[in-house]
Amino acid sequence: MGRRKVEIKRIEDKSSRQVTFCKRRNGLIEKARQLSVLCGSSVAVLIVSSIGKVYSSSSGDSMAKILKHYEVQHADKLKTLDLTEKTQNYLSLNELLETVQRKLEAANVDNITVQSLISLEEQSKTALSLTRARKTELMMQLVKSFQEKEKLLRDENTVLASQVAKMGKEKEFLETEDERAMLLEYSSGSNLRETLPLLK
Amino acid sequence: MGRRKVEIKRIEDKSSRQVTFCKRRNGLIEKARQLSVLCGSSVAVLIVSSIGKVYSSSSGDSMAKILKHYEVQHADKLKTLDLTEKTQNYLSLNELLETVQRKLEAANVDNITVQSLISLEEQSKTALSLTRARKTELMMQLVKSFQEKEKLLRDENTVLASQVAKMGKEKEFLETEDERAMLLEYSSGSNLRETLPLLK
DNA sequence: ATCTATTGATAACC
DNA sequence: TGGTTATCAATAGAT
Repeated sequence: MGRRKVEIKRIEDKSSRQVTFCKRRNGLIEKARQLSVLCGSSVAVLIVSSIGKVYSSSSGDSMAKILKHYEVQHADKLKTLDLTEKTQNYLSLNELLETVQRKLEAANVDNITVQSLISLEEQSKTALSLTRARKTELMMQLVKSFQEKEKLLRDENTVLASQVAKMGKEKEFLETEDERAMLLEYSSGSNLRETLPLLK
Repeated sequence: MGRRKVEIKRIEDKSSRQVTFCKRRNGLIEKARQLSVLCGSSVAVLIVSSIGKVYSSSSGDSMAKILKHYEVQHADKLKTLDLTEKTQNYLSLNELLETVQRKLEAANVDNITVQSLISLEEQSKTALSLTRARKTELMMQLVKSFQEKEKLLRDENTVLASQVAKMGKEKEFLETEDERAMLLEYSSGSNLRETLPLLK
């Protein structure tokens, strides 16, 4: 539906890909809005551009509500994943318990006295408690370090994004200047620069 | 784009609304696919029909990844929620423990028998074990989500950094061109052609 | 951004 | 539902 038919495959020319992205993105969001209005439904569209920028739209209902609907409907699939995860967690817990058990078995069980068993029980309780505390501590540290890492990455990201935006504007300005220079030369009759555009 | 123009407002006739919903839903998903392929982007579409049925499609990347992207981009707003969620998890742990405690207290401790104490011990051991497993599970999930977030942010960062590098080079090139253009302007006149070879 | 020739989506009909 | 066709809408290419 344009001057000519286009194959649905990645557009190689960067500039026309960008133009098409912008046009079709708007078109898609408008179509989503229309579907929502015409049929009384809710539609969410999430688009991640090739450089990672996210565009989203929601019509008929808030994005949060639509996402919730989706999550509820797909809870079944997520349950399976949860189970895998759970099993893994239980395994590591079991490993911990087995270690304690091995220590208990190492104790000579031939000379049993109630008193010595009480002592053993206390020892392993302490060991288990320490292990658990250490585990929790390590996990909390991990979470904390992740939070810090996330903040750093986010800051870096913001800086880079503003860099890209700024340089984009500068580039546009310089290109305009460049075109003026070319016009100048063409009008002077020289064809020296004719090959230069190919370098772009 | 049919036998006649239609206003974009709710279709009152139920049957034709259903037909339109089906056709336009498919159309929207196809458009999303095309955008994804043509422009190398990822697109997710979530549709909730008026009766609550959820239709979804994802192209270019998995639904989970696209949703994650969306969440990451909106994380600033959600950070407060994250904390709330965390607090809620801890609260529910406390609630669990309190429940166990209440059950223990509820047992009449005036008529104590060894058998009943053993039973109580088993019950609380089970509850404790479940609580611990749940705690570990939640922390592992937290860590996992952080790892995913980190990866996404890192990827985005890499793309942005390469963008900056590339644009830097382009800018350099264009600036050089610009300087040349200036030289040209200064020397414009009868000796224009003579100076051109020097610029090569 | 804006303009059109053209293709593509779809409303009505079956 | 699923297919056909006349018509309108989206958009590719150009400016």
